[in-house]
Amino acid sequence: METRALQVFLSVAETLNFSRSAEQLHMSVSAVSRTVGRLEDQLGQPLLERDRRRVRLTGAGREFREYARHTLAEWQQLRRRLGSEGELSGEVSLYCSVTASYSVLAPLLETFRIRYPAVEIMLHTGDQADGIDRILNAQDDVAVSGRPSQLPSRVAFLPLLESPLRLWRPTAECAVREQVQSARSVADIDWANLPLIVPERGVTKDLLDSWMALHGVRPKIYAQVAGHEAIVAMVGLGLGVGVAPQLVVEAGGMSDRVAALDLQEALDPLSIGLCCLARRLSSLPLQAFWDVAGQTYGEAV
Amino acid sequence: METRALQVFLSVAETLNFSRSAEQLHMSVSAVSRTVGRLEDQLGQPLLERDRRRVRLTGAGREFREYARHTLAEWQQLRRRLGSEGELSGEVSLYCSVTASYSVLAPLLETFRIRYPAVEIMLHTGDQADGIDRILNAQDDVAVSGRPSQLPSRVAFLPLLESPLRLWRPTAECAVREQVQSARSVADIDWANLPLIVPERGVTKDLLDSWMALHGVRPKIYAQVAGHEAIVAMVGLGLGVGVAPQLVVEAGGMSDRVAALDLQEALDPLSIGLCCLARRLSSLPLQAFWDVAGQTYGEAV
DNA sequence: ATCCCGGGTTGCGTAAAACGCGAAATAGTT
DNA sequence: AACTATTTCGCGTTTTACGCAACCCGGGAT
Repeated sequence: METRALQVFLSVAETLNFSRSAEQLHMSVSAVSRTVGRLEDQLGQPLLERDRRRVRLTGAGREFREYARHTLAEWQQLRRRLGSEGELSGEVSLYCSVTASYSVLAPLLETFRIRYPAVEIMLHTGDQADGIDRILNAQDDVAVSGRPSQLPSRVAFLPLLESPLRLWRPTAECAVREQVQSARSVADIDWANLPLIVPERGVTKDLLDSWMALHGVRPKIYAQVAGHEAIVAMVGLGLGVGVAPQLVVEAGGMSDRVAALDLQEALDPLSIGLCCLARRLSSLPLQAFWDVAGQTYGEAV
Repeated sequence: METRALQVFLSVAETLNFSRSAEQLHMSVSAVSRTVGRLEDQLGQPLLERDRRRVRLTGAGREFREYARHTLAEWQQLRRRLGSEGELSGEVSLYCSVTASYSVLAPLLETFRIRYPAVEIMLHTGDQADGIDRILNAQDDVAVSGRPSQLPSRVAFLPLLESPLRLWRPTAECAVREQVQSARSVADIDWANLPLIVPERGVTKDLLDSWMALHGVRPKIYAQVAGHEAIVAMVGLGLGVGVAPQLVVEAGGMSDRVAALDLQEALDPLSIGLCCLARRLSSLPLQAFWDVAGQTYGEAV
């Protein structure tokens, strides 16, 4: 018998509805059904009475619910005890962009290091767009990433902050600047002749693509680049107009070499947060990191 | 976290020796090692301090041991409560030989039916030699079988009783009887000309084979037969000498048609008991059956 | 020194468990 | 009658656990 099954059962015992619990637990209805079925099998008694119309607890179900609550509470308690006892050990492998390591991660790591000095942190940086893949391939435990439009079901996402996604132009005097300086709307821009610098892939690319589709923009792509920082750098050099989250511009050393285009039609903001494989959250060091992140960024965003 | 892991940990915490625990738990050393490793991973702390020479509990290990004992005790308690509460439901599928269904199973089933009337019993009979296979293929939950010389690691065996394995001859007047009637030792018998009736396969065959090898017997096989009952029947008809557990002869209707050969060199007795897939013992109905069997046959044999 | 030996860990291939999807079954609803 | 809501079941796929065997590492014994 495992704690996960207890959680599932408790959820169903509360909602009395398999579908609703499935949603709430981020799993399929059939998985919920079978998890409960397995429990009933092991215990040799039905815990829930299903009659196609309503679900009710049986006597054994009520008794088991008490047991489950109790056991689960003790488990959580143990974890808290061991977790707060300080000497949490193990390692957490992180992946994020260079910018994120400064801006998002720095305050978080500061707190974490103090609270859990014995947990080793392994930090890998690279294109933010690779974050989700590295999580899925279990190359790293946690990644800082923009929230993809659709999250694979087995990764958990903890939103930390939002940053507006904007188009940026060079501030230095150059042809590109002239082309867009006075634009206030997509319609003011001659997209066919404007060199555009876009991300190769990733959430930012997706958001940009759908924005362009929405407003009928058929751009001339000057370059596809991996990494927001590189995009901003290229814009700063006057090579074209590029897309990047505001956070990256502010955090980098380029904020005086680029300026945002101030268009009516704003892009959807990027929701930036932590991702990890949901099942890995059962690891205490990882969960500690997750909690610290939540607290650092005010829990609810 | 699952109860199995708690059991494993408790065992290691007690023996302070992975190998010994592995044996005791019927699993491989590596499985034990990894189970403990997983726990440590989830809890973010080492529970056992291994230094190639001895194993000791860490502080967290001691604390966790308390938790594990406590949790496991409550789990057992819940199961007992639900189990003894009477209305245990489910089904148990049994496999055994015809003889075993009379002799071994009858008293056991009697008790079980009274105690757990809601559990359905499905009984299948056939050659006892197939028992282990049917368990391994999950065709049945429990089988009555002789204990094989080496038990597959994932099946559990509960010894119930022993029965001497003997050679049997016809009592009616016939050539075969003359050949062996006065034999008191293997050496007295002209094996090359004695028609021998042996099991096709299974534990009995193995025991017989090793016995014959040990005493240098090179028999003339008259027939290979599936099922002890059939062997006894053939012997009773005067077709030859056969091997079977005493229990089968006593329980069948042939006890006056056959007689045991009284040789100095006895065969190893057959240890008869229940087998099932170890993991299935987590099912409460099955465990109830297992317990009843143990009690019926005096727990320790 | 060198070679085994006891004892735990690790890589790899395989077997079992769990899952998600979609079909089926069955009431209640429009 | 068609439609919706809800649970279970069969099937193919993914994930997890296991056993085997190789390996690593200290401690004697030769």
